[in-house]
Amino acid sequence: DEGYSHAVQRTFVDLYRKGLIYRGKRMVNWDPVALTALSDEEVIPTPQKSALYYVRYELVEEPGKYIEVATTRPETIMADVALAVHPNDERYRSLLGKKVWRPLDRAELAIVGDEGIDPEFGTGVLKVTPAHDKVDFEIGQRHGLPVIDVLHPNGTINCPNVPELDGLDRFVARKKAAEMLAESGLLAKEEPHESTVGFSERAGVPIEPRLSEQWFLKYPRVEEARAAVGPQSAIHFRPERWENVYQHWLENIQDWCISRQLWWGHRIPVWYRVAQASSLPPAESRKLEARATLGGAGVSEIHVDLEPPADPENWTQDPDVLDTWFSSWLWPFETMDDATRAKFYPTSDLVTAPDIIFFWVARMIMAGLEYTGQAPFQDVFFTGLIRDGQGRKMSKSLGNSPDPLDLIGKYGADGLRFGLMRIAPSGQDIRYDEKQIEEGRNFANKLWNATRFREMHGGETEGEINPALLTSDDKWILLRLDAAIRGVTQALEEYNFSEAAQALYRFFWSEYCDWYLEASKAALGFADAEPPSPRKANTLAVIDFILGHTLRLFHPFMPFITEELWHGLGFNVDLPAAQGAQTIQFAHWPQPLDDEFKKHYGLAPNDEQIANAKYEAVIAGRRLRRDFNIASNKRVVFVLQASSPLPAEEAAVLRILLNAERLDVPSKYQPAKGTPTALTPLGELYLPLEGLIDLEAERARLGKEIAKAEMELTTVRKKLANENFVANAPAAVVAEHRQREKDFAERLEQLQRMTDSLG
RNA sequence: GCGCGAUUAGCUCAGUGGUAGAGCGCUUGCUUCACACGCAAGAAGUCGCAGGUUCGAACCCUGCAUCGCGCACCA
Repeated sequence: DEGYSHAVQRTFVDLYRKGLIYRGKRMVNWDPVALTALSDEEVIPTPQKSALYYVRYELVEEPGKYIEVATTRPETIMADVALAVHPNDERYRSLLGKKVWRPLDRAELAIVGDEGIDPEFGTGVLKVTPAHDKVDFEIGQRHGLPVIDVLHPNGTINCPNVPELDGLDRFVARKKAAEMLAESGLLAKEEPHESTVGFSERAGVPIEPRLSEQWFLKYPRVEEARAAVGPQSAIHFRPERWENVYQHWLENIQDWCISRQLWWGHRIPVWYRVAQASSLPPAESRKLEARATLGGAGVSEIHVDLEPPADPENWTQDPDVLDTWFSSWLWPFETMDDATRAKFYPTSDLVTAPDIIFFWVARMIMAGLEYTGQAPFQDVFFTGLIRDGQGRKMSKSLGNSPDPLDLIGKYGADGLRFGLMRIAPSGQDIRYDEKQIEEGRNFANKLWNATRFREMHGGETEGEINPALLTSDDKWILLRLDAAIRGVTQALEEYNFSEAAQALYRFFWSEYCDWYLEASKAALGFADAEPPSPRKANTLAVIDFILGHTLRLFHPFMPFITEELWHGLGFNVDLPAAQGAQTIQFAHWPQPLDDEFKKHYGLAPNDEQIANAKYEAVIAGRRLRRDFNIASNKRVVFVLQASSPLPAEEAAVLRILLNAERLDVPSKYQPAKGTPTALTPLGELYLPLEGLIDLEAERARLGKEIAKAEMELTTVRKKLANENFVANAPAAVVAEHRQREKDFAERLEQLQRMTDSLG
């Protein structure tokens, strides 16, 4: 994008003029395969098994006497310019100021004392190779030592004085050098060694520390950037703990090597005047050649600007490009024109992964402060990384990331999206399993089918709900919807996306489909007759209300299917429940059902308990059925000895949910001996089986249950007997225990009765 | 070496002081007219180990172990 590219170059020129960008010959991380410099952040420290070679250096002053030096890199011996020991190391103090022979490319080397040497490591003697190690370079600087570079940029040996090694790859040369030393008796020993080697993120090979002419940036606004992130500051990290990582990096920040010897990227806006323009290689030739020319004595003048110099024939542009993050750090504001920026900058949320806190997040904050005077965003939400089944980070080079398009083909875009949302805990890495995407697909299917159920009962959407016709099930699901709206909204506000998805999943599948839709079949089934019953119409109106809200709640998680269903149900036309949005994208986020609504429709917490009591009775009945091995398709009759009168419509729902042929609710019932019973909140529920039960097995089953109930009762009573508990625990908790005690006691009593009734 | 995280059902993970949860997998029954990508009922966990605080700990504190991540060092 031309505008963005322009902004990147403008930033470079600006920072150069501020003195923050400079060119210099420094130790950089060199990638010998990609042939480019890298930033510190692009180097991955990786533990490697290697060998530690103990090499003998002969003393010049005392022929036949040797000093042993431990090194992992014998192939760079030709680049040694000194040996170093700790000045206080008694073993070597007498050697300070003396000289040794360099064993390859024989030459005299000084022995110097340097505080940086660890006497404990190896033999306590370090070979100083300033061209090929960062620490050695610094030691070389301290002692005014020369620099000898024996590596070509591509990692092969550059040392014509040692023809056996010259031109060999660095790792081949390592072995060869060790052999040569061994042959001449200068290799004392070789032992296994483990050390951490920096690998190039780009090419996956060990980087070479290399002295190279590059562009560097001294970061702007470091202190302000540190102050900008924190609980009391403009920017909040979620989870908060990543703030420490960010702070720690900024505390120890080093200048950023921003030039890259790559073909693709934003070109550095710098031109050099060259003494003989004709000597420059053609533009399409290798960058390294161009750089070699520029690095020579030919450069006499530098031009840093957005525009090339007025007389371009005597100038040539720097062939290098900028690190990709040098453009990315401008993202929050340079993607917008002035009008958009006035409206949307600073942005609210950045969603990213914690592995690019340094690369991107920190740098965006610094750029934002430098160029807009403001923090570029308010909240940074860190997702977890998705790892593969073996816990490895997904990466292109490993090839362990699934192709989203394949997954969409198999499970649908919404299935993929919802499956991922449901398992993404905030800030915790997640192990990927395709099963989880399958669950998303299954849920999409459930949503589709549940809506289809509604569509089968008439094409027209219904109007207002009539409060007078609401059943306990209707009221129950409306109250559950209210809880779902509140729960989902709060979870989203707290950035708990998986919790929001989970709450919705539970509401729709476990509450709406498993209970309400099943219960609604009673009312919908009543109405085969013409004209349609008012109760059926009202049930459909409740369903429309629920779906109108549910689809909107699901829309951020499953945009495609919810839009399709929105139109399928006719919500885009006009319906009070849906507020008549043409597309669900523009529909309002559902609001919790307020007090006025609840008053109008007569919803009270007590309504939930009525329905819950019924559902508990259903569960008890189903369990009876199961306990006595009655196949699901077997038609059975249940008898309810109701503790208080049960309205016919409640009984109808109960019958349907129990999947019973018939439900009798006699005013008085005398069960036959051995009739299975369950105590339910609605009264005693019987399953008359007429001699089908194995009495012995049933006695054993009941015996087990009695033992279990007794144990639970004992536990609760023990707790209630504890005076400290009763005195100190919150009243609600104590009351809960009292209730539990009552429940267990009742259950025990019931089980005893059942045992007795077996005869 | 310093720091951060994790350790809960066979698996992947929620849970944060008051009777252990979900999905998958497993067992059993079911083609019941929205859905077998489904319905129903189950089995399954000394919440890593050891101390401590508390009437009460998976949850708070201390130590340890194991795994993972980051930073520093690595001749």
